[in-house]
Amino acid sequence: MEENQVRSDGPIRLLSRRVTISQLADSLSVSKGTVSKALNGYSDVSGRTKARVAEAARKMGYRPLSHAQAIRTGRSRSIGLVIQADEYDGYNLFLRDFLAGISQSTSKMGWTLTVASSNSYQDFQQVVCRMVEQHKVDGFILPRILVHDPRYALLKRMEIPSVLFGRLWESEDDLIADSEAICYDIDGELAFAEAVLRMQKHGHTRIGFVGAPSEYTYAHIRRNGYIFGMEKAGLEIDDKLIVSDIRTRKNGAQATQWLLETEEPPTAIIFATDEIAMGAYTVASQFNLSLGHDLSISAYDGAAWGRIMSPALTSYQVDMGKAGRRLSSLLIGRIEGKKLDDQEEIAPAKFIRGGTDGPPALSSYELGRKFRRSVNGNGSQLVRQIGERQ
Amino acid sequence: MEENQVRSDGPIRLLSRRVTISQLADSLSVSKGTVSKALNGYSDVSGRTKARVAEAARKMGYRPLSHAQAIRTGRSRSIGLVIQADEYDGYNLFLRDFLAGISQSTSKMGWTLTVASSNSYQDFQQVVCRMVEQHKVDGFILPRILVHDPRYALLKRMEIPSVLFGRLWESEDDLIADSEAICYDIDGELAFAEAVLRMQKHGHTRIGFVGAPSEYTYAHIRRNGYIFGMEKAGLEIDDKLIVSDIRTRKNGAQATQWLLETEEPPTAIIFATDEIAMGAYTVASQFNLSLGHDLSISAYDGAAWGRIMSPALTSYQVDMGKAGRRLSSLLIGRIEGKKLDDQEEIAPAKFIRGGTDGPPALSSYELGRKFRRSVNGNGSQLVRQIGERQ
DNA sequence: ACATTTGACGAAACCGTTTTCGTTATTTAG
DNA sequence: CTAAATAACGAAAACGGTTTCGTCAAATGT
Repeated sequence: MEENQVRSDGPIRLLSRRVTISQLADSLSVSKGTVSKALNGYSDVSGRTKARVAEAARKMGYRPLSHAQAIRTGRSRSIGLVIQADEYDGYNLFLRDFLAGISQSTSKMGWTLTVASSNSYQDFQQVVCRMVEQHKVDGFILPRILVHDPRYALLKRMEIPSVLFGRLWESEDDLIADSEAICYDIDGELAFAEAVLRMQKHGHTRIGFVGAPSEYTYAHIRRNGYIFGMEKAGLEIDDKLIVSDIRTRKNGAQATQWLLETEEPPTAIIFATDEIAMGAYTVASQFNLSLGHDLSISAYDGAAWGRIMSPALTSYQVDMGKAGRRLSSLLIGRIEGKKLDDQEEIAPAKFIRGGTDGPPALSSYELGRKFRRSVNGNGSQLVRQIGERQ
Repeated sequence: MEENQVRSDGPIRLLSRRVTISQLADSLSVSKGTVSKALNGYSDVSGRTKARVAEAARKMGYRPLSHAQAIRTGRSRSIGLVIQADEYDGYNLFLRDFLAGISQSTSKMGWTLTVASSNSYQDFQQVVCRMVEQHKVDGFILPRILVHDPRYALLKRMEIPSVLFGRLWESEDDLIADSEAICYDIDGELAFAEAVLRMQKHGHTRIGFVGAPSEYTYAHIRRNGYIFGMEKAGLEIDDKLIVSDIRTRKNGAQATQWLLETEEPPTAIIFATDEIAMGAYTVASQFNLSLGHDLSISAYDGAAWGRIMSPALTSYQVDMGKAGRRLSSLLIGRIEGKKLDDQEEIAPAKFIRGGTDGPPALSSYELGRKFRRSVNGNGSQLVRQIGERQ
């Protein structure tokens, strides 16, 4: 290989010197301008020369110094990710896989990933401005898209390329048709529709839904998936079976309890996220309900710790590594001005079979009775602490 | 302020142009060379001029373009973190806080954080070489230090600055006195000694320890802390109460079971990590032991999900944000050639009170009996699956 | 008082690229 | 056959800094 390598047994072995464009030009007896133009696909260099240059560059292991390019072109061949330290992030999901995916893909293309962090939107603005002003990055990956995402709005106004992990959303019913936005997302709609149908196949007819905070677009998408699934299953959509804006395990437990307290409680509940679904474990152990029998649940995210619960959480897993790879690839393409066939790329989630769903052991009526009995037996301690719905 | 800001209501507002060193020089009627020298503290520029330049630079908001500096100096004002995608990382602990800490600190100093990933040590080598060759970074932060860490060895041989999150370790008993290595670490030794003493205060006399994979230096450090604590508590150190090289929850459960199977089982067990300690929950629920009563446990890491277990896991929390901030600060100092008063910085862990430790409800003998009875009652299914020790 | 050092600065080279602008030789058009 | 267009390249000017020299005045030494 032409790559220069560091032998693991070498002594103090310094790096072999980079090869510069001048050296490459000299070795070919052409000017460095020609080499540069050849490598960058200018039209005023002959095909034969282009080939010679490309060949020699490969052979000598020439890699342009991105700093030198940046100073002239203003492009640093680097993409940015600013992680939001202020945002609630219960159990630090997936960040590592996501980063690994991004950096893997970027480095394969000879690009770099620079990460920054912000504590607020104000902070985000400052961070972005500084990075762009200093030409540290050429574009950004925006994770966890909000309904009216100020980050995307800002970048768009500043004409800085970006790609979204998630989709834009305007109203309850319409996806924004922002013709410029490039998105990658997981098909939450499909996953939640499937989850409903799976529950129906088990024999459930009362199926509840606990949704995520409505500031996130995915909350709406997943809710829509649930609705769509219910319609497809021919089941009645009962507002009393739907709770929204739940984020933590604790609130997930509240929501679960609310649903179980209703007149005709659901025998199956679908949670928008794994973390929320943890609340069902709390409630189940508190009131002696058997998950997967008395109450079936399924969730979404496929977090590792979902599988160490007992029973293991039935969920849908998203491949964060792939998401990272695709997003950086899309972003780099966008920056380099490539035309892409599709502005929006949707990948399916992977079903993770756990032990928390199954045929209902009890009817809705029986479940309600068992729950109420357990509440009374348990003392009303938990109930009081949780408070009234709405 | 002289910072230029983007008004959130502005229309298509482009960035105001950077101010260059030439503009700054012109405005002062000096040469750009002088400005550069003034800003970089050269001795051949007068104090008066230095002050004038500094003042004007502040006023005009001048920030040198790091790319332009890099091309001449070879320094990019960027630090690198390569995350190991191959490494087992059960539940994605802390990465976000760590990154936030690092980037916060680096950006405050006008530096940048570049992250890459590798799938193996070979890969690490390549990644490092490429980044250094291209002057993408000036140094690295190395997390999760191994006993004979090849990453540190490599960087040292290549004469690339690095700081370690963790300490070097040579043999069972000695810390390496590598006078060049700069470390930041949490005082695991202290935490584990404390944990032992805390158990003793509860009234425990048989206290077990389940250690982490011995490839990590922290495994040895924590084990030493346990040993030290036992000595200080005046308790007998019994090899049968010590298990090592445990990584996952599953193996943590095995280890717990081994300890409970011994002649004179421990009534308290101290686990090297939260994740391993999860195994005790498995065993406890499997064999109907009450954590915090029948069996007391405590662990280390302070993971968020430890607090959602019931009972909540007693643990020691490490402040990853601070670790990141200190490490990047140390690294940048090292790169800039600052003398530091200490090569090694050790911060204490913070005790997290949970519900898994308390006075022993049973004597060692009684616990052993209860456990064995439960095993038999449970059928030997789990026992068989777990297999023989060693 | 004169030679020599020192202090403080400017001019210009340099870092490794990209890009503009000539300049030729070769086609093409008329 | 000549004029104009084109193709293919080199020379050199950017880009925004840093660093090496050289220069000249002032300070110092004798």
